Amino acid sequence: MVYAQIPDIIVGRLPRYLQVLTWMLSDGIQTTSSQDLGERIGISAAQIRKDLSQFGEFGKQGTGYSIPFLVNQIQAILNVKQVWNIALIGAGDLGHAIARYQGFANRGFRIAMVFDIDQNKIGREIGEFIIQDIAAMVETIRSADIKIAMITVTAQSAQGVAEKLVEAGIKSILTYAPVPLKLPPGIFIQYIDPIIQLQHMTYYLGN
Amino acid sequence: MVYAQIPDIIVGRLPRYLQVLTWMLSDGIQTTSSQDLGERIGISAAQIRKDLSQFGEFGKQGTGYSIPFLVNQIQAILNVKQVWNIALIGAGDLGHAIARYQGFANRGFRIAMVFDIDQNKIGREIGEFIIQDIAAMVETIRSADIKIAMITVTAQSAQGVAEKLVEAGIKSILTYAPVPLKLPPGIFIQYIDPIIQLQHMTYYLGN
DNA sequence: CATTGTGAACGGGTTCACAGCA
DNA sequence: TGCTGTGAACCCGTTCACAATG
Repeated sequence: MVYAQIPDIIVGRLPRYLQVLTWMLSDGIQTTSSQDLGERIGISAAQIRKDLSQFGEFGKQGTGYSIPFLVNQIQAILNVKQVWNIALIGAGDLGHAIARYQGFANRGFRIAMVFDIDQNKIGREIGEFIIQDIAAMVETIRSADIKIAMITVTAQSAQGVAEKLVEAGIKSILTYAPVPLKLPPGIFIQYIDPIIQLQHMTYYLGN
Repeated sequence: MVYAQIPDIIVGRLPRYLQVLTWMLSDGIQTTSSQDLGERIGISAAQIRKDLSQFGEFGKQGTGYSIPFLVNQIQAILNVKQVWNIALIGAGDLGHAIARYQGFANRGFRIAMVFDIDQNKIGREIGEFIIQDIAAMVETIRSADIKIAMITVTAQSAQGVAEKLVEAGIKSILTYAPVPLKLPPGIFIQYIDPIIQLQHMTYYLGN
């Protein structure tokens, strides 16, 4: 099967599949069908079959998909059989919550270091980490060969921090700051802003 | 102009426009063009013009769009000229961070109450709130006539909590629990799971 | 017999290109 | 002249429908 060029929209659905499949597995379910999976996720059975068939023939006619097998395949496709180290920038309330979150481990990630600019925070502990001075960030991240960063600093600081991260060799950034980042091509950026999602819903709530 | 049926995909982009426009305004920028806005957000100028033209003629040929005017229009469309009260369920680390977050106010939202099931937390303060017993949640939310909830409980509890929220009259749910919620039609659900976005990016990071 | 994998048909979102206007 | 608003063209993602198969 030729690995062609997979549309990004399909890649974006794979983590969702993985999430649900893992959840099913923890419920003791070993097998599923495109129909069943589709209902759980809220998309059509045809779409699931088409998506998965981009990467190989993972199912069996008449019986469906083996969940452990499928989980394995998707983990491999998404490169999360390994554990990725993440640098977390910003040790405010949100940074604290992320640093202490226990859900990264079995999904392919690990917070490896935490930085902040506030002298009162530097040196303090947060979860199992010691907050490091952002002044040393570029060098520290580069020598640890970390490729992924999460940003929880203020909107004002985000762009500056992001530029330093690129300098440090970071390739993927997940930012919680509600501002668009302008970075060189080749850097992947994802945004999390709960208010954007709330406003999407209030449109339908009428007035 | 007929309000027809606006495609959901367009509605979903409006909050992003609003976010960026507000940011520009705070930078003192008063005017923009579809070109300029597009570059900042990372989508085409044509798309921005098409999107905005769904709701009226907001621009002026030759000069572009007035940002204060556009912000006003989009806020009205998204129903965020008013302030929506939100019930927050789950007073863990993430719940704390959200309860104390100062960024909701000027974007149309306000955390109004916080619930948890843990007897050790109930009665304690978190930001300006007192954590309430989840046992009283349905009645409290209903009598306060709250329509929006944010869930930061564990994956195991999320479905049960969500069902009680529906019972309480909640119409929109933003959940941080990494499990799909199965709820009656008419309830809007949005998911936030940073790991899904991280896994989307690791696909492109190769191995 | 249930369910996959997939070419073909479909539909809708995006881009194009340009008339219209400040 | 510069930039919007918009019909038409295009393209791409989704759905359909069915042959293939354990």
